Amino acid sequence: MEEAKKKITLNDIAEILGVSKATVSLAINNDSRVAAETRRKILSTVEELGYVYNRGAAGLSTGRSNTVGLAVHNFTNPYFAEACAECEALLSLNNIMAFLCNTNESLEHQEHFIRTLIEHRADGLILSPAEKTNIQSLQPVVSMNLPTVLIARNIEGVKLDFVGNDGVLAIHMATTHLINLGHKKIVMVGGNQHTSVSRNRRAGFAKAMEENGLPVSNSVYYDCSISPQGGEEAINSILSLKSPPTALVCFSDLIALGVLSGLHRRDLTPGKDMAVVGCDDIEEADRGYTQLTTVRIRKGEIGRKAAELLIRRINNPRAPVKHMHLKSELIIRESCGSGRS
Amino acid sequence: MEEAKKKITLNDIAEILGVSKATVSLAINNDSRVAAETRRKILSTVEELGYVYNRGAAGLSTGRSNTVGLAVHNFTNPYFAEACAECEALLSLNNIMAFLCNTNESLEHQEHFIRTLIEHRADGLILSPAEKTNIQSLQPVVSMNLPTVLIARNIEGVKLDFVGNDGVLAIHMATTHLINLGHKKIVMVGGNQHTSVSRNRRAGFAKAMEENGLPVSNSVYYDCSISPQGGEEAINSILSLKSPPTALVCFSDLIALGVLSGLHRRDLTPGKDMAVVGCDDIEEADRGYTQLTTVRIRKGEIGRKAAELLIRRINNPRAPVKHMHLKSELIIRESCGSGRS
DNA sequence: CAAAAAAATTAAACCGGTTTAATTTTAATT
DNA sequence: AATTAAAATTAAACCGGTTTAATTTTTTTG
Repeated sequence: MEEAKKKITLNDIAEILGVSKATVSLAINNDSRVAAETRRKILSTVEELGYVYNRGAAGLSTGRSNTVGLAVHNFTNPYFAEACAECEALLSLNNIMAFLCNTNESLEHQEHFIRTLIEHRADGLILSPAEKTNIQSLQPVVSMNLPTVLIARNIEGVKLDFVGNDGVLAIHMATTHLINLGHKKIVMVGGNQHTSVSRNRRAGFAKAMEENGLPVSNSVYYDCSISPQGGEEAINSILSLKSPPTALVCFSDLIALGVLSGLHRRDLTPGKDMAVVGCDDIEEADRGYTQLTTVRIRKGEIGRKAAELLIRRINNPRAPVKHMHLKSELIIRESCGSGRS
Repeated sequence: MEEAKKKITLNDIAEILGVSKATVSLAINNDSRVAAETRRKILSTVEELGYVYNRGAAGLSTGRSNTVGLAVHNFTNPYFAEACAECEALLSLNNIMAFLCNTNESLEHQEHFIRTLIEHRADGLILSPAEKTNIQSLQPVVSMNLPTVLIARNIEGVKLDFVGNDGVLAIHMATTHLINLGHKKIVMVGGNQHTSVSRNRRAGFAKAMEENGLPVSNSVYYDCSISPQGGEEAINSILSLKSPPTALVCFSDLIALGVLSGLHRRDLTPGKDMAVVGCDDIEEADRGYTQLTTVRIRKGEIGRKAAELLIRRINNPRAPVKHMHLKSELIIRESCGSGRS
């Protein structure tokens, strides 16, 4: 039989020691007002009786829950898994717990999460918004003034902190690399106009092309889902074109790896039969059999910076809005044929 | 200037409508005791004033927070990313929010998380324990009677629900497959004696070997870290052995893929120069260039079942302890040479 | 129509902390 | 020793809900 041990509260401690509830509370919070000896007695009783602080109760008065939301559109993507991991680590250091949500690009799921988050009185939110996210759907956040930092994908028209990658620069570097290698017929695979990342990365592509006098039209973009499957489908279609390109810049590594996979299945060699460059530099890009030339995005740094920004905003809700676009670096491997192999 | 909109509470609603706080509370909770007309008025006022339910306050009385912890030893591993995703999805359907923790195999981090979780009065915990987890370190969980389900790795000597894979069976299948292909000199790469998964998978290996009269000794195990890096290091060492094995069964796909990567760098072909079998069937195993023969573990199912088990236990703390070991299936691709290629 | 039963509402205590302003105790100063 | 200042403690209100038992209102019944 389990002894139904009664939960110990501040009151119990106070009564046992013959002091007031207030003193116990202060002692537990390490307030300098309580005498050293008193504090010692209290803490030792706390220890002895196995008292457990009730954060929910405390939050009722303080207005702080020490929790935040962490919602990403897809954390099965290694990019976000890593960002989340680092983010959580930093939050944890600051004694903040993170409510997780994998929105899976579902606006309903995302909205439901945000609603519940607010009911829980979370102190803030870190959000990599689902594709269809609009100002309207973020209305609860802004109207409740919930400290929020967007990551990876920015939403225009709403004054929220943001930390992500400089997508224009990233794909500009990637594309320029291909152009410098002599490629003239280049297609960008994946990405659309639905997220800021997509728009930026496309812009970087167009910029590099235009700078080099290469034509940019609709036919130079091939949209597909952000996944290896998407990449495989894309390469299959592209190879069956009448005059296929000689090089591909992929919206992300996940897509690029799918492309590599598709090439392999047709016994084509990346870097020889088709130059491929990715973006993100996820771990898989550096296997012996992939060696994907790509742009390294500091995924962990995005997660950490997001946590920092959020904490800053929680502590100072009227701080000026900050947008961070981290720089990235080109990692040359073998998939463009200019590799170190 | 932001208008400092005052937070609306149950009391406000009550006063405005000239009813009691209790009635409003009941109405909001859809209690059948409140008259239809009254409820209508209340709900419409709630809507109009933008009242937001305060779950923390409610939990103070109900003893339920509708939150649980979700701690995994490494969610950068696609296996766990997927399990977490499915788990979260199911929890969300049940209106439960999940506190995330990536323990990163750190016992301190894990213990800190559990402690804080209890302070937050979470209703339960889903835990894939860090390697060094022992009964002692789970003491807070058992002494607080926190509903808990372990996933992937079981901890012996503690009566907690568990859901994971049948590791013995999985690796037994994998190993038998290699033996059936004629391999006699087989090494198991990765895994140690520190977790139940490791012990089970090793046991499955030993069982298959013994059943076929093949010798099992220490030299038949090569431990390494559970990562592609671990796999690469392992294959490098193994290939420099005086008489290397002809086949490898890897503790996990992550390791197997590292092995494949290492083989590639030496221009060796999996399935021809070395048979390789993995375990987990993560997405990367099925690329054109990997085609890893492996054992498919139902990762998502583990996550879902964990959520189900936890909800069951929360609702009935004295339900009998349940251990689930999901069955897996062998996926034959090309890395053992018997593939469909 | 009065009495009884059912339905709806509510007062008040409670959950477990925080916090402010006032009070009591102790120490310092003249 | 009396006065003042500083340090320590506390009473009580408060945070925003839930819940029980009692009360009030409405409906049903004889």
